[in-house]
Amino acid sequence: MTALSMPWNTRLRELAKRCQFLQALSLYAQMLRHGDHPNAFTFPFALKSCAALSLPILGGQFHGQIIKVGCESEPFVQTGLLSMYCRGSLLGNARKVFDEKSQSRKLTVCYNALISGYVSNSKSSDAVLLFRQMNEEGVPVNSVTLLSLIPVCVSPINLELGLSLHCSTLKYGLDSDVSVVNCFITMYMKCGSVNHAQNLFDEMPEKGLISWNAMVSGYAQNGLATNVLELYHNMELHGIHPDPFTLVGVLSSCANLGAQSVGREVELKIQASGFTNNQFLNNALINMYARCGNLTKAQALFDEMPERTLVSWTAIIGGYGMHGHGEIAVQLFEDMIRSGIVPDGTAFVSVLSACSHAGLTSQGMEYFKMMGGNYQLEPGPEHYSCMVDLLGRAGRLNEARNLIESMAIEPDGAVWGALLGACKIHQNVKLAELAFERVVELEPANIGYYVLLSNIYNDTKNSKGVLRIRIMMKERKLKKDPGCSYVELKGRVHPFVVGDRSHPQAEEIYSVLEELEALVQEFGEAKRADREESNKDLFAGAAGVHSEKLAVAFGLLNTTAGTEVVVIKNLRICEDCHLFFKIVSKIVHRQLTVRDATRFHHFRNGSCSCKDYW
DNA sequence: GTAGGGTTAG
Repeated sequence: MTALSMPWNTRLRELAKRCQFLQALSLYAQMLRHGDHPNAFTFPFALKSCAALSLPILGGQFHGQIIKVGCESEPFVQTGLLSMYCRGSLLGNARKVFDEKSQSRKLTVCYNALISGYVSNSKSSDAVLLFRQMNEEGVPVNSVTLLSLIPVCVSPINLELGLSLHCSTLKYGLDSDVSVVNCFITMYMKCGSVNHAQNLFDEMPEKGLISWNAMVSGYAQNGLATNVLELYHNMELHGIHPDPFTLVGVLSSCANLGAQSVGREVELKIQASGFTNNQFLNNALINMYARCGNLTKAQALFDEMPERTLVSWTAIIGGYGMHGHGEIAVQLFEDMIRSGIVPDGTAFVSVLSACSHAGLTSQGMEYFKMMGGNYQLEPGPEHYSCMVDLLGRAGRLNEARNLIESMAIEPDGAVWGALLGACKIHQNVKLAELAFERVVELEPANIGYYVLLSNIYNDTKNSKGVLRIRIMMKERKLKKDPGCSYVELKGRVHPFVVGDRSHPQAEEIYSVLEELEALVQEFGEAKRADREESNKDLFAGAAGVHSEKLAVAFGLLNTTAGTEVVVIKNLRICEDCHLFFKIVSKIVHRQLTVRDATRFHHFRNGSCSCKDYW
């Protein structure tokens, strides 16, 4: 209040504005030592610093001083207290501050502070209740209210509320607020309503960078990688400069598409824009190179990083695991722990799957025990499916089954699917039938499992079984999944689906494929002899034309001798294609690499790098 | 002179 305290407040405000919260707090202490008194203009900044540094205990002491000074009913002080308690997860204290406030003086900002506090502490139902109360009391709703509340609606369960919020924007006059629209775009994307999001975006008269980013990330999260690249290209045409948020989404899509040369362009862009120290971008780059099969580059980037986070380690460990370098993945996991980084559930998924791919059974079992034993991590279905895979591949089928039956949580389709896959390797029909029964309950439309069991029947010369599955599929009207394969060539991604003739080179591609098929047939006669006709006509699809075969034919057609052809497939490659690639790699003397849902298969001179399943 | 909010990687 005194003239003397003025400069303190000004300096405090400046520090808080620059996010130098520690310095702000020490200035506050300095002020007290100096004998000057804080006032209603001091506390908001002191409280904000406590909130930012998560120091609710210190904030509570400030609360005491606020009462002593007698400015607890100042709106700015009150909202400061609310947000400080919310940030420190002391929601009870926040509610007390809120309820003590006289009805007449409750402002929109107070509601907003508490609503956002509830949301960020995962108390969404309390947030919704408070929002209802706000409406009943006639307190004006503004854009910040919506921005806090919309993220509650990101799960399809709350989409109803999201839709009603969206409808009410017109009433509040907030339908043209760019931030609000951005938030709705994100909401629709997270609910999987890509079309809704797209319409909103298209109709925006003024799009901000965040609007573009919301679309890029949304497409990426929904697996629409080609849309991401298209949008990124569009941004360039519109003269919009991407920021790290944009580039992370683009890199993640490059990783999914195996579009290494587009990813390389993004890397150059990162360097040109001065984003090289961005942790998110560096992790996304490592992930992209690792998933595109360039482990050398991924490792080099990892080594150069000034600071490696858990995400960086997980990306590189997963990269080695995918390629079957289990020993390196395990070594890296050990290095990570030694460097003091505490693994989370995702890190365990990457090391467990690396172990299962490389046949490191006992090592994987030890890691699984470590989760609960050393890190208090509850294994999820994704960890169990790794373990079932691990035990199953090692032929320990009964242990795998017992593990599933001991699960405290409900097993999902992937868990039973892993058991079914293991039964295929070890030809255990009885257990396969059990696993199949469970898995089709959980994922009745996933055709892969029907194919797997039918192949088991076929391997064991059980033509009745094959017929039974065929009838079952017909009854359920299941068609062969149109799996998509991609080949990246000269910075462009070329997608192929079964029976697709839309590619400009379609005629040439099909004639190359025909030649290859004829050669393969000649070469593989002996190997094919034991496959029964009944199975052939069921799964051969459009005369054996699978998307990955089209992609390989395209790749061979457009590259020169000596170049490796890399195909990305979004599902597991089928047995037929596996055999096809083996033989083609021998006939044309080229290395073919196919990445399917979980791993890389390197085909060279008639053999494949992976030793299981086929 | 002051407060409340949205988009990101494994």
